[in-house]
Amino acid sequence: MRAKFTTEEIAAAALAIVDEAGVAALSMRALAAALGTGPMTMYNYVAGKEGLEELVVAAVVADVSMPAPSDDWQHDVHAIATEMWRGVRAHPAAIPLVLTRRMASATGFAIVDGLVAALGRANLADVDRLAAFHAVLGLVTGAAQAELAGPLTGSSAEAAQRIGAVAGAEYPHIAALSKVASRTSIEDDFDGGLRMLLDGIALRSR
Amino acid sequence: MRAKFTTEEIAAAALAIVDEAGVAALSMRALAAALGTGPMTMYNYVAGKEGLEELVVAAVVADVSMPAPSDDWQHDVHAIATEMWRGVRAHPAAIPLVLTRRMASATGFAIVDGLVAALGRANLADVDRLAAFHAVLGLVTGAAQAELAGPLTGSSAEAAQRIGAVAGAEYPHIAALSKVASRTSIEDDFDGGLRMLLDGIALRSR
DNA sequence: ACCTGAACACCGTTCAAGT
DNA sequence: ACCTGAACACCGTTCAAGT
Repeated sequence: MRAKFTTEEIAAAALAIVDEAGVAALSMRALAAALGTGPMTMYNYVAGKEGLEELVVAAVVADVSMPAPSDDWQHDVHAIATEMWRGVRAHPAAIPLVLTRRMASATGFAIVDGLVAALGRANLADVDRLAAFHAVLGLVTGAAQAELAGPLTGSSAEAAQRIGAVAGAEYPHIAALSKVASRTSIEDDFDGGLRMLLDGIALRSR
Repeated sequence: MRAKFTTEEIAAAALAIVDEAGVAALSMRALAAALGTGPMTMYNYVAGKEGLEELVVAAVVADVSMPAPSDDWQHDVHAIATEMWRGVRAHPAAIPLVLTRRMASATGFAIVDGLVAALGRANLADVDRLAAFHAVLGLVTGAAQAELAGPLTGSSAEAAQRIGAVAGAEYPHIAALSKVASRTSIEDDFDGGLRMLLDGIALRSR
């Protein structure tokens, strides 16, 4: 029998399940049913459940595109980090998968290589370049994680309620900050933190 | 019948399973077996699988202790972030749980409140204080995530092999940086990135 | 060679029966 | 009231049989 599906079709169907019904709904059997075949057929295209989840991560990373480089490394690092963050946020339900899986697809390496290249133009010592790279990547994934499960996430009412439920009066600093959260946007907040980090990196420039 | 277990016993047994056999091995049935009882008994102590995982996260967070404050906010933010990172790294197998679950236990709020308090002494505008808070938290969780699944993680030989397997010659900047990774420690790397961020935050001080 | 149904060894949870 | 076994509806994957 001829191959019935392409890897792209499988990946698209799997990502659609995650987007629509959450990561818990992604199963070999559900995917097979969505494609109109039996569960065992999937094993001809995908290396088990683990391989299927890698495919989903690759599909999410695939539409993170490399911004055009400029002559300003800070601008480029900012643009790349922001684009990575946008790409991950485009599929919120897939974030747990992206966060916990080592991304090894070629498409992901391209933008990571671009980030390292931009940081290279900052003229840092080797160890500083590595630390800066990890910090930028950490900030991006950390921001995605925080939006998913952070202490000050969600509507301010919801956050206030949650904090209140855990003895809000005992944690006055969190309570005060949660009020600020309702007056700013997630985007501006990410941008602000990223700019602080970029300023700190720039101080190491030689 | 009297209650057979305390919540602490359940949490300790669950964390032990995760530490020893990984997060995939944590099941209601395995936990019950470890405690010498039937699966259904667990439901008298824990709000289902989800509640069990929250219990594990709470147990990990529980031994993150608040460092003594000094008169230097940068020192204090550094100490708190480092202690959080240490606490998460103490249970590597539990990191996926900690990263993806909203932490709502009172014990976790205490140190987060301390972090916000230390940042408050930096004399920042409200939105900058919030951005700095999220950035520090993001850096900590991002560092934990990167160690688990980052592109330059693991032994240098392993990383080099992985990068080589994905056409290393095509990504020269990653390849060069991966050589630096073998000459520094994870600790120094985290420390370097954190200090850069702290410097950037300090620039916003009024 | 490639595909796939039956079967196995799990899983979380409902429900009702025990004490 | 609290505890818990049986049962149900899932799950990933092995294995062997189909074409």
